[in-house]
Amino acid sequence: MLTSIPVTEISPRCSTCGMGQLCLPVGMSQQDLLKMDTLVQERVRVHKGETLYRMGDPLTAVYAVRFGTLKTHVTLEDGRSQITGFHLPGEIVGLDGLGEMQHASDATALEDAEVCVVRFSELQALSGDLPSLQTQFLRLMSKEISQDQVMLMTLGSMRAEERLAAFLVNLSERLSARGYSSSEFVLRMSREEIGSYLGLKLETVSRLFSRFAEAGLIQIRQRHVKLIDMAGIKQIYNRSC
Amino acid sequence: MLTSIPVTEISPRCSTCGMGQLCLPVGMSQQDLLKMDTLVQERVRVHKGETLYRMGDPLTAVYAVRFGTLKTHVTLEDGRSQITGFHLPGEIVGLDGLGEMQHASDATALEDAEVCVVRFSELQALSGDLPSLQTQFLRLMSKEISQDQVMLMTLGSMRAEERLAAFLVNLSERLSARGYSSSEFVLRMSREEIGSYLGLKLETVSRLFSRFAEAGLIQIRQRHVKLIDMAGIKQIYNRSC
DNA sequence: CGTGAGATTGAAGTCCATCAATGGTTGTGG
DNA sequence: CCACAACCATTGATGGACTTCAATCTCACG
Repeated sequence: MLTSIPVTEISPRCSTCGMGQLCLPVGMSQQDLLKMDTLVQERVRVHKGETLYRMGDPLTAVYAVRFGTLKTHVTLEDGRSQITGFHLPGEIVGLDGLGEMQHASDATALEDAEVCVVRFSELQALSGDLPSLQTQFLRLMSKEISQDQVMLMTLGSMRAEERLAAFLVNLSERLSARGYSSSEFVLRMSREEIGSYLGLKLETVSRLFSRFAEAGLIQIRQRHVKLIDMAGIKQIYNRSC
Repeated sequence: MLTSIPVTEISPRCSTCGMGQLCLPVGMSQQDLLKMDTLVQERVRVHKGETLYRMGDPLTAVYAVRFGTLKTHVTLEDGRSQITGFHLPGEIVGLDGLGEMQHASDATALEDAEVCVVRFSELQALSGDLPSLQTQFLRLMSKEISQDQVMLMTLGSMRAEERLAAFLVNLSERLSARGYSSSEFVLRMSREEIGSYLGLKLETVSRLFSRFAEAGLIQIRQRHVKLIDMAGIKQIYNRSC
């Protein structure tokens, strides 16, 4: 089950959180940052494979990933499902549900994770005397829209190898922004999950990884990846064929 | 060129605009609605084929479609481009650029159109003492995210005929909400544009239209469509194959 | 150490793209 | 107002990219 962890005096707060430069507080003054400390009064532990929320659940909060990795996915009646995003620490999930105040996707942990619960009521209240929070929240929503549109481009007009190359580079950059190595990392998702995200079958993903490795672009052993020739990888989707 | 039309005393305003129940003012009290009248101080006429904004342009406003149809599209360096949305009256375009305050896509008119210019500075100012505007704006952004995610699902896991059927139904519903016939309408976009949006080639779109017509699901002559068997069309993408 | 989920690799098949030729509609300028 | 051009749409034939089906293989975990 999901474990709830109350935030106490001694817990880390927004003002002291290492994710600050990636999360809601981006660009806030020290003064504003201190006001943020009342925003999150609860955190939730989500173990690998557990679900944070499901499509249709009433939305009372959005969630900032504190550590771990989540996936968001939508499912059709006939069982087909599509992963709409992988979410790293500092990213917000649940934004797609604010319109109807009920979640428009499922969110599941790919590894043990912890999220900060950002109650929508608190968010609204605090936004009143913290315009920078308002602005920052809009900015995050807007970024989500433009990222989804890049993904639409990827699914709509790129070939399989271009999609996978773009995926690797995107992941690399996001990990790098979080202080991890940009050239060597562990995939938290299966071939099937990568395939679902990229609109491909798991066998195709596997074959492409093998081909990339053969071409000397990457090394891959199970879920451990090393990017060898970053320029070469980028060329796959940059070449003006 | 784009024609700017100042909003004067006698111009239609938000409080009297027929699009009210679809646009920013949704669900506002009469009192709030009157405050909205200061929000839009300019409208812009965009003729068929003209561009409202381009990717990279600094963003100073978002735009509410008043009449006509727009498309938004993103382009890669190599020239490939993807249509990310078709926008009908009452819908807001430009939301994807708020994150960086510069536009993340191009917006082009498919037919002569007019948009209300919603300056971001005005929006922020007015949001201060009009919380319902704030809420409504968040709601619209959130809907855009969840719509994009439905589109990701469509591109990532549906077959060609399912995509086209879903497209027709979606368009039908949106036209219906605007007071037009849900069963008979004119496509404002070419086969190629439909194909770009759905991740298909124009020949595929054309063939599918012909097949749908042969199956008695629709009638189609150039851009004039009549949906004959709505249940049958929905079955194409609902059947639990 | 054994088991089972996940990953790899091969062979065959399908769906959609590409290439190509023709037909239809719209709009423009003589 | 007509003729022509330009654009858009249709349809057929062929090919290729990715999927599907299937048989191992690998490794993480009890």
